[in-house]
Amino acid sequence: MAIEAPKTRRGESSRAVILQAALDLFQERGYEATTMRAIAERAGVSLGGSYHYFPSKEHLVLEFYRHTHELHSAAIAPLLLREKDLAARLRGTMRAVIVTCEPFHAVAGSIFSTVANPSSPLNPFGAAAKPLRDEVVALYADVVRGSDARIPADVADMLPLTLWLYQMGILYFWIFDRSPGRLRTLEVIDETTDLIVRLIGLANLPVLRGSRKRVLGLMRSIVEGQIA
Amino acid sequence: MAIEAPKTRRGESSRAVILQAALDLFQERGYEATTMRAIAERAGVSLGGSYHYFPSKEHLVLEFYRHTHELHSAAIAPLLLREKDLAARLRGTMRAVIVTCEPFHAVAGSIFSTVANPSSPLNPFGAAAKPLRDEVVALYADVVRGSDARIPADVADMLPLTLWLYQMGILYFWIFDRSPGRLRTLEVIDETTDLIVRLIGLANLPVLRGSRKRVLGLMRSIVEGQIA
DNA sequence: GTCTATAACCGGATAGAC
DNA sequence: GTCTATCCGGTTATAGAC
Repeated sequence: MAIEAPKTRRGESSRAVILQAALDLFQERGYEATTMRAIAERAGVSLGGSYHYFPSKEHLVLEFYRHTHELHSAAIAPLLLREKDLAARLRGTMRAVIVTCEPFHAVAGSIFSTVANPSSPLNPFGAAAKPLRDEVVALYADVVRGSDARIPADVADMLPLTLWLYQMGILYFWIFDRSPGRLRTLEVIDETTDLIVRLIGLANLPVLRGSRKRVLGLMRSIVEGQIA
Repeated sequence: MAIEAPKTRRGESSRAVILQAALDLFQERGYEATTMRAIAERAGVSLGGSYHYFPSKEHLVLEFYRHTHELHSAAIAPLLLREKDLAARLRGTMRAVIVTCEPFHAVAGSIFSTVANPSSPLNPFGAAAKPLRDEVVALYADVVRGSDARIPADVADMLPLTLWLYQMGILYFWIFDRSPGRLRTLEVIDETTDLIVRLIGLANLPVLRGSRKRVLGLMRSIVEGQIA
């Protein structure tokens, strides 16, 4: 079920070689067009051999995810140190997501659908994905915390998880985006990040107080029931 | 690519028999556990024979969708004639979605993920799904139009499509719902439908006017670019 | 020209020997 | 930890039947 950590020196290297071959081939040909046989061949192991390290083709995708998350995280570190404006932090973070994922655009569709399956071990809402999910949510907590925006405590509580969800929405949009340079997605990011910050500001209005409490209460109850 | 309409009496009946066998087996065993060989066997045709009518296993799912849509549509007809309150219309419509889909709860996960794939012909945002999508959006237009709620024209324009999207969100939540009688989903429906109607009411507030225009403008531009 | 069957192909996954 | 041999199921090619 879980991905086995190799026990020996030789195992470690085989595992790394297989993973690298898979990542390369996914980029070259896409997820579905990459066969396990091709991965094994390029890695110089037998077909059955790869299954010793990765219980399924899907499990190779999880590593792929972690890989891009780490690239993304590194890419935005300077911005998060420098910039204090929330809209700018959020915009920069989202742009970096798109830039980081760009090499995998062709693959992203089939990966997304694989991962959307609730019974897949890779489902972002499931238990197996929790470590990585927590890391990404923590990244968005950092985006919020390091800003000079004044955010009501109840909103700030739910915001990181909401932004993680928002990121998935943007990625799904980006998957469909055929515009040159993915400019459409960048425009949507600019507009939505700005809107999000504006709406957070409006959340303090007395007329909105009631609905805001209800929305947040609903989100909390959903999180407790499903994500935990 | 498209599903061929049978030309003869015999062809029609074969097609219907295959479809019925598939629907039954999906319910009995789930989507993935149902093999094309099993469908063919139960339908009394050869394996290759089924491919004459349905170009792929996925295409059987599209019929499955249409089937549930028709059940749903019929189920809410009396409500839509009788009830004028928007919240009640929406709540009833969403509850009926859940009730209609309940027999397929176990199958829904794998179907959802199949369909989420942007390169799948069944993707709800894609061209092949347009006829059915239009029907569902029209249903929500009816939910809105038949109510006595006073809704700004620009909001009313985008509302049906937004509700169609909202329905997909509820269905995804429902797929994860393990509570007895799917009570959690029903609670979430009650709360969210009420919130939606409330927020529509708030959309007329002068402070929100600017953001509302922007949100709607963004949605329009997305629809024009992607859904058309 | 419309349907149906048989026999294969291909790729993900597994069993079990070494 | 690695291999070979095999299974299983979606899909396709193609020959023939109505």
